[in-house]
Amino acid sequence: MKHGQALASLGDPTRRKVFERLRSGPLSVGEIAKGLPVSRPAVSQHLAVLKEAGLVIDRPVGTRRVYYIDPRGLSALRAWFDQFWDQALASFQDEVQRGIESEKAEKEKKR
Amino acid sequence: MKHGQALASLGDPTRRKVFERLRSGPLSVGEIAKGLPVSRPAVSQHLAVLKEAGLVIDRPVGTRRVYYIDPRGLSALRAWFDQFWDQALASFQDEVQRGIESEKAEKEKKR
DNA sequence: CACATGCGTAAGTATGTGCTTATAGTTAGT
DNA sequence: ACTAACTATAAGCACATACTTACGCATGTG
Repeated sequence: MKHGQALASLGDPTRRKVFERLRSGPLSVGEIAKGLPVSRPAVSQHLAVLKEAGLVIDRPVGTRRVYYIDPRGLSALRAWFDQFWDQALASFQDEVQRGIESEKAEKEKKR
Repeated sequence: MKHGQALASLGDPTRRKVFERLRSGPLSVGEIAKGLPVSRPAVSQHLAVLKEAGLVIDRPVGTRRVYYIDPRGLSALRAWFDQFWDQALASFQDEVQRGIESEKAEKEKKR
C-alpha cells in the first residue's frame, strides 16, 4: 500500500519535474525552483509531498535545505513494479496459451 | 514524455485498482466494476484514461467489452523506471565518493 | 545585536477531475 | 422485429488540489 502514495506523488507533472531534477544529485529548494515555472513555496509544498511519500530526504545545510532522492522509496516502487510486470506477463502468456488451445479446438471441429 | 501520461493515470487510487484487477487477466467492464465502490460508468471513464495512456487495450466480445493490459505501455514505464533508478543510484554513489574525499581533506587540514 | 538569506506555513483562490444519474448506441437472443 | 444485456457518452456537481501572495522562523554574517 506504500507505493500508492509514491505513485500519486509522481502523478503531478511539476512534482515529477522536481523529482527528476534530483535525479542527478542533491539540490537546495532554490536551485530546484530555479528554472521551474512555479514559485519557490510551490516547490516546497511539492517536496513535502514527496517527502511524505518516502521518495526524498532533506538535510539542513546552513540556512539552506538540501533535498535528495531516498533510494529506499525508489527501490520499493521499483520492486512493486517488477512484481506487477511479472504477474501481468504470466497471465498474458496464459492467455496466449488459451488462445492456441481454442484454435486447436476449432480445427478439431472442422474435421 | 509518454511515461508522464502513464504515471498520471496510475496516480488515481481507484484507477490503479482497476488496472491491478487486469493484472491477472482480461476482464469485462462489468466484472471490473463488480467489487469496486464506484459505478460502472466511472469504471468506463477510468478505462478510457488508461487506454489513452497506452496501458490497456480493449476488444469487443459479443455485447461486452473486454479490457486487458497492454504489455508495451507497461514495459515502457518499466524501462523509464529502470533508467531513472540507474541514474539516481550513480549520482548517489558519486555523492558518497565526494563525502569521503571531503573527509580526507578534513584530515589533511588537521595535520 | 541588527540584517540578510533561505525556507516553510497559512490563507485564499481557481482550475481540474472523479463521481453519479440519465441517455443513447450496439450486439445477442427469442 | 422486439427485448434484454452491456457499455460509452453527456451533463452536472462536489470535492480535491496546485498555485500565489503574505507572513513568520531559523540560521549565518556584518
